[in-house]
Amino acid sequence: HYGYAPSSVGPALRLPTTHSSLPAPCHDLQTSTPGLVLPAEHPAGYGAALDGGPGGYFLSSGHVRPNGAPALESPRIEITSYLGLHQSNSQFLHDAEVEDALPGAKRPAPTATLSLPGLEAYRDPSCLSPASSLSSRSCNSEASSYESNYSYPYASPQTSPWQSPCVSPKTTEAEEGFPRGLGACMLLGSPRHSPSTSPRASVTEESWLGARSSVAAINALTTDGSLDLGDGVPLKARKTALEQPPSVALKVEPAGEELGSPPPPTDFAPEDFSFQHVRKGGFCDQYLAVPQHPYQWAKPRPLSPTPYMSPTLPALDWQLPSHSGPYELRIEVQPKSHHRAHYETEGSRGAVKASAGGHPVVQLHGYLENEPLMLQLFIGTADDRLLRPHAFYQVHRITGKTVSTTSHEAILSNTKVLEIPLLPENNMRAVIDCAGILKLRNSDIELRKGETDIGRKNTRVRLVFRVHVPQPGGRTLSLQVASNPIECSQRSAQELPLVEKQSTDSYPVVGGKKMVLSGHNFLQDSKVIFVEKAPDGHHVWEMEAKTDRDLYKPNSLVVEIPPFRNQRITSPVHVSFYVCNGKRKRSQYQRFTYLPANVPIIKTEPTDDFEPAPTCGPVSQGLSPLPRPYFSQPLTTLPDPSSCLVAGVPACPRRGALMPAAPGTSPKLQDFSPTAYSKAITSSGHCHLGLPPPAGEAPTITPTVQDVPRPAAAHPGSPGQAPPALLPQQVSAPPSGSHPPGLEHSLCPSSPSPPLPPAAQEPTYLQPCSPACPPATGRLQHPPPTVRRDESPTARPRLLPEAREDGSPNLAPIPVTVKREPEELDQLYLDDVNEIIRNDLSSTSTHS
DNA sequence: GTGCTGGAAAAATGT
DNA sequence: GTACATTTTTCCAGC
Repeated sequence: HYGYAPSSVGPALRLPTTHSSLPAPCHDLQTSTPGLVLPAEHPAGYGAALDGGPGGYFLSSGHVRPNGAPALESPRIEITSYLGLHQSNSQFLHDAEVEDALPGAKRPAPTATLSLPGLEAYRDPSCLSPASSLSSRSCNSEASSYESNYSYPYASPQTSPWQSPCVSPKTTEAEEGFPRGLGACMLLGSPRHSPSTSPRASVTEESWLGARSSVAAINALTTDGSLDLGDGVPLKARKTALEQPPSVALKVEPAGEELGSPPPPTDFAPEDFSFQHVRKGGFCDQYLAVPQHPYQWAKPRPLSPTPYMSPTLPALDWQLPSHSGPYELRIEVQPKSHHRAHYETEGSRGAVKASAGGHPVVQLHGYLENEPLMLQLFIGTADDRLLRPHAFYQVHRITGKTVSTTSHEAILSNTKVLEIPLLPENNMRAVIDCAGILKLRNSDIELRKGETDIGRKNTRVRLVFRVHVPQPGGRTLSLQVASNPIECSQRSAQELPLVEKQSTDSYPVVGGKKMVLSGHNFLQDSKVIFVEKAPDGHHVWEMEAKTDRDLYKPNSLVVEIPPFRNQRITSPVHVSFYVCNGKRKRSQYQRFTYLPANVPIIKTEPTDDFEPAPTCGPVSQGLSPLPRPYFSQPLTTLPDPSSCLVAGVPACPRRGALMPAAPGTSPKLQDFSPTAYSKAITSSGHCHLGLPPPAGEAPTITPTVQDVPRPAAAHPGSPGQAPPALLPQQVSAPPSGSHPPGLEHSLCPSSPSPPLPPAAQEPTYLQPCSPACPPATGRLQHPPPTVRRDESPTARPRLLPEAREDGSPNLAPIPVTVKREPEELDQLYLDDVNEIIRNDLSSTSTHS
């Protein structure tokens, strides 16, 4: 149930009946849709005119729907100008066109606003915790966080990214009176808003709330029909029920947003409307079980990721390469490793900065055209799984005199995306001084339907940048690069040790060499623990390294590389180490490689694909965020794009079906390290990976190339097909995946390690293959170090009796102690994954 | 007056 | 079930 309301925009919002640039289908929306409440019909504003008829949908409490169903207060959809321009690489051109078509248009405040439950996307308003303070519930407060989104729903960067007269949040009347209030209260507002925070408190709000007039109505609008329906229902249950589908896009394709008043053409492909998604697979239907609308809208495309984004563009959780051919998207200046994110209840904590002062800088190399492009930025995860939008953090647009880079906010699925223009005149380089980080309450997100991640201690993120480069033939090349990890909590940033650099990353097993660690929060009594982990994450060996306390400094630590437990390894062994400042105060795992003593790395059993490649990065399941590029090596090229295309690759084989063709076969011997992964991929019949490029060279992967002109193209990983949480990685897995969501998760995340240096976005390019060459990594990898609880100071060194890749388990001179990690959850995943691996290996052996 | 910060109290959770 | 330790959120105050 949703209604369309004109809002205070008035006539200006009326949808024109025609527009040269828009497709006819749009007309249906307004003229053929019985249930639609058009602006023109309700110039007065919300609810005001909603009596009976179509307005019923829009309801004010007490209304009855046409079908007799009780009218529920529902989310509103405000329709104003919409040019129907899709996001495309020529967005700017579109803008220009629009401008021409609408001379004099002054970028009036965005009149078109889509207030959908989908806004909840990244925050379920209904989930405000009881403890939330008034401020946290206040519309303004919430608005402050989302203002941009809602205020400029139509402001599409695509049309005119660099300027932003109307981009400034909170300053325009339009925003004041309408979008903000609406966005904040209607969409984000929690049903729990207390009367004291009633929207009516503000004239502005009142203006558009008008008819709905009651707090109840507002609550209902939050989508939450649960307000009424759910009273008495446990909060958690209700929240879950309220969860919305991922595909709900909050923003309508802005093609003409900045245009301003002239009512935008109504012609637009219905499919492009985000609210269509909302309407159907969306929030409302899902949670409120609202009867079908009497009128016929264009069928929502199940897969379209977002209205504003071309359906063919890769979903945000798709892994993309950072470079392809002549193009390379690179982070020239990395962000600081710490940035305290702000809550909605707080004011902004500013833009993410660079460690050396200033701000992060991103540049697209190899692009020689004169057309500006749009750089997208969103907050991604930094754990050991595949890079994907972070559920607990959102990028926050920063504006003000200190910000030189214009930007625009959009929401794709449940992720807020900042769009920043990349201009040829600036060498396609952008200073990211407009991006802050917003922290969403764990309780709000965890209860979201399909959300499997937990927020506690999940405080590391990465800035993820994407750019879509138009290619001849209407195709688009999508590149992506992620920053180093950024710790976003207050406490952690101040107390947890952080290793940013290490002077050595490999050394012979004899050890003894001094290694200098650079970072933060080191203490004189900080300990450095070397750890070798089995593929399943269990610690096979632990050894505390000696530290030189005399040379101690808060930002540097000198340690002596301990001898490896097995002095007879024949090939490099990857281990990890971390700095420990005390119980629960550990740095992320850092990678280190032990080399055979006096023995050149020579042999590798042909069948031992699990053996890590010699120079390859670290091992330990990609646990850590090594500041340096783990994979500076090789990631192979994918000769056959068709099998590894990231986007629009329906043909990609299922991840599950493509488990690494591990020759070795014994699941327990599998090395899930990134290196192993890549090797496995290489051997996979599905993906042919070439030899790794020379060290230092960026990995080459088949970029994502998609046919822009295929609106109907289904996106395998499109949110529209399943809840994000369910298929975060679905990029590579078919919607019909036979694996349970959780498993899916575990299978997909092939990302070796979270924090990847900008230079080596391995995970990124590995990803393209993931669909075809799924590694059994993911959950197999260890949880963040901070999670470990069974730390035992007495057990080191420890050895795992089981054979290791070095093939000389029995040679280990030290007694073995098997250490078990307590993560039952991971074990669950492991069990599932192992089973799959076994099955897979069976088929693989046959194949080989 | 608005942001941006650094601190820290209050709450929520976990051990 | 309680006490204590950690983390997360919310508030404050200063610049």
